[in-house]
Amino acid sequence: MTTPSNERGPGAAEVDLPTQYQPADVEGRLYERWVSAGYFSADPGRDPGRPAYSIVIPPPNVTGSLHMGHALDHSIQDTLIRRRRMQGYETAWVPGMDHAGIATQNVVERELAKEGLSRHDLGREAFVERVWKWKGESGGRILGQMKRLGDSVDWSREAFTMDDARARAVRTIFKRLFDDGLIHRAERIINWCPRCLTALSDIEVEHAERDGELVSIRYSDEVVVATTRAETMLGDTAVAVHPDDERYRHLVGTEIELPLTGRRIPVVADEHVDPGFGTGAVKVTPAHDPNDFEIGRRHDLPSISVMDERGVITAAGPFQGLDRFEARPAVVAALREEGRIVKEVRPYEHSVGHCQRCSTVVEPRVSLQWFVKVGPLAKAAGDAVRDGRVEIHPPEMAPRYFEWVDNMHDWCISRQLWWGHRIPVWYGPDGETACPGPDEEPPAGWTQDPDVLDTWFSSALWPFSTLGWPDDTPDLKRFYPTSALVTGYDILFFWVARMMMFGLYAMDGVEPFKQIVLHGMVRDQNGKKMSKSFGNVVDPLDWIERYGADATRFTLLRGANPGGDVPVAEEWAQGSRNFCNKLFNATRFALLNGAHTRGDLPGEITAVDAWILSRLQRVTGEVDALLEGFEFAKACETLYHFAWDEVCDWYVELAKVQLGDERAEATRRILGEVLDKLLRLLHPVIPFVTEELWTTLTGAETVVTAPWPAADEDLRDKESEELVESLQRLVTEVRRFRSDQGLKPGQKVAAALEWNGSPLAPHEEGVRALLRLTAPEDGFAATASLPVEGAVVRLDTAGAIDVAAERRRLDKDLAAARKEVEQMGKKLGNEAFMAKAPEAVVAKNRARLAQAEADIVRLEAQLAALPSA
RNA sequence: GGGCGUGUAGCUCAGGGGUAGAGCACUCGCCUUACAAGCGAGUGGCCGCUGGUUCGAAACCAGCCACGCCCACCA
Repeated sequence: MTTPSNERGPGAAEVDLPTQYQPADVEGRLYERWVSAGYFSADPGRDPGRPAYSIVIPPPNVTGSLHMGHALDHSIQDTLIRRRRMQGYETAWVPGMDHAGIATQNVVERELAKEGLSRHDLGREAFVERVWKWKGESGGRILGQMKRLGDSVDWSREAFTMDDARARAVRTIFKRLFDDGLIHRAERIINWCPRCLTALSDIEVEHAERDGELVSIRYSDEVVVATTRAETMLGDTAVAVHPDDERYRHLVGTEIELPLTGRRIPVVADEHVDPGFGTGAVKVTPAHDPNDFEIGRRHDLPSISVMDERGVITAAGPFQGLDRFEARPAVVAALREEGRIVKEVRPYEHSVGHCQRCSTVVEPRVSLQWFVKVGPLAKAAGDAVRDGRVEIHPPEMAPRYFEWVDNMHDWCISRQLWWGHRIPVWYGPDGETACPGPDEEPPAGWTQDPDVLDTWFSSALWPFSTLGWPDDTPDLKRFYPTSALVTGYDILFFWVARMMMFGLYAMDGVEPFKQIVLHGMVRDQNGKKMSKSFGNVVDPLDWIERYGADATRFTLLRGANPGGDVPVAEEWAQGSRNFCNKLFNATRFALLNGAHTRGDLPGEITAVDAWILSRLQRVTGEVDALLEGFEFAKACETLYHFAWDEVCDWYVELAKVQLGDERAEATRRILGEVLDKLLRLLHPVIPFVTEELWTTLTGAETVVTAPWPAADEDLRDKESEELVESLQRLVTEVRRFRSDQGLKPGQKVAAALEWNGSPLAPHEEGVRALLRLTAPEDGFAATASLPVEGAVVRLDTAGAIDVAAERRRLDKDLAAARKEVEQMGKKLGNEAFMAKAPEAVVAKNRARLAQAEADIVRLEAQLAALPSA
């Protein structure tokens, strides 16, 4: 580690800080202190006059560890929570995890498979015990990651979707829905995964375009049907045509013989059939197709299942025992042999449903399952957003939400799995059904339904089950409805809409959250999705270890435009790390020079001081508004530029001069003030480094509960802002000259400054320091003369300057300025423009013209001042 | 088929009727005593294409081209 410089200004404090910020040295220590101090603990009874702000965390699945998407999600929530905490709200951020039924069961089954075991080898009880063990290990890992990220969650409220309290909530709402007739059991065609061996809800099926073959089969002389799933014809129980289709009208009501089976099936007329598609005749397999199932219902057709739960053909005959994908070509071959195949099979791209968890092709299957009747629940969920009681951010996401809640099908909630909440329904010896309440015993001798609930069922209760529901707890009173729900847009349907349904239902119409904040997915630097197969996955812990939690958070939030995906890259994390280091060093400099935050702001300050204070107020207001509107990327950008480009590059540099004279004391206070507020504004985003620096700077206990800065309009000072902008232009112009002339940045150059009454005159010392200009001494001979900002800078470059290079440069700038004058002149001379353009625009263009004209004067003067070659 | 959205610097993205922006990358020069994880100065864009509206269009409108995501009972 580099030793800090011993160079100190008068009044310097004893400071022992390394020259590079080392996150690993402070983050763990700070987090522990925060927790033990109880800063994150919510108390519903404390100061009831204060407003409350609550967020329940989207519970990570216990399937593994947190990825970048979680890190983004948590960073956003922590930023919201920390800002509110600083604003004085009673904040509750409730942590927890999700048992993730099918996903976790699959993970543990894979583990077992490595040992050559299946879950059936263990038996249900032992298997579930095994999953609990997995949950313990995986869950511990996740909690550890949350601490590393700096999540300011209230650990005393940690919940799990399958712990006792949440189990009771599940039992309670199930019972209520059951008694209200909103949960029922029915035999229907559902999505079935032949590998997971369970039913799936509609949204657990992912559709993807796949190449298939459309086979046309001649069922009779007059009837040709087309199918991509020839094997299902074994279960056909009708052929359907459109009722108005003249070609087939005479056949409706007749029977034809189904090839390969010898069965006779009827021709029925059904509106569903599109007479324009193919031949206009369609095979009907009620047991294996959702549409056909409905046609079958309408026409009272038998349903013949030809496959078992694993997708193996069970229909008696030559295909029995074949897998469905083997049976397909076999059936086509058999039909071809019989001369039933019309022409050739046609390549055909069509959408195929896959199991979300294992990618197996889903098989529609008729079975007895439990359903939630969503009609009234979905209506309420839609209305809450329509009414404006719940806001969706960004609003462009709302149509998606409506599209789904307004067209929702009944929700299949039973799963043929072992890991999950067991369905609280018991069956009697004679098939009676009972749903006892959570505190009631089922009748003796009855048996419980073997299935478990869809994992999203318990997730849907999360905003109130975590707060103690069904009991009327102080938490529930104080923190429900929650303030914001922060999650990726990918689970808008899975989770958000269902929380809305159950929240409104269970809490008598009170919405589960006021604002829905949707963020995008984390992607790589090419905008590609992170996936193991691409090898572009970044582990948040890796970044935290190498760059720090703050840098990781800053990288994510800096990319988080509303609703947009968030690309991240190694170099950007480095940039964020560099930014934290910049803050560290700026504060280190300030401390070495005695900056402090004691007492009122000095009454006598320079224009430079007034400028930075004015800018600070503006930035404070901007950042506050941006965070209020969930504009994390812009808030980060604003702070980044203020801190780096204004505070560090200009104020600190100019302050160096002030610290060396009678203005030192005032400057120390201003420096302290700027850093104090800046660090507070940054704290919600980068909590660790700001805590470390702020507590050192102020001597206060923590920034976690320090008041959130408010913009002070009295400190706004337009005049000083303009003055410093002028100073910046002057300095930049001379730097440009130095650079173009090949003068080394550190090289001292003697110069004479003629201010000609410029308001910048009092800042000569600062200008000289920034430009490394020394006072003219004996023998001073200006070799270059730069008229700029109303002043003239005469430089002794200790040798001839490259006149040709300078002339080229000035000519180029001059040409640009002249073009500008021409354009502006044309514009301002345009009658239509003058008549119609708004006052402000005209004024702006006049200012542009004036500036360009001034530039021409300046450049011509500079050219004239050039020594002749 | 329906819905939403995108096309701006080499890359990732802001912006949005009135001077084209940022980060990173790139070029040149610097260990200028807070910081080389740094400093200074630069290079780089017919803002997807074609029309229209307008005094003025990268922005608004129409059409086209190319992408992306979501939904859907596409035999």
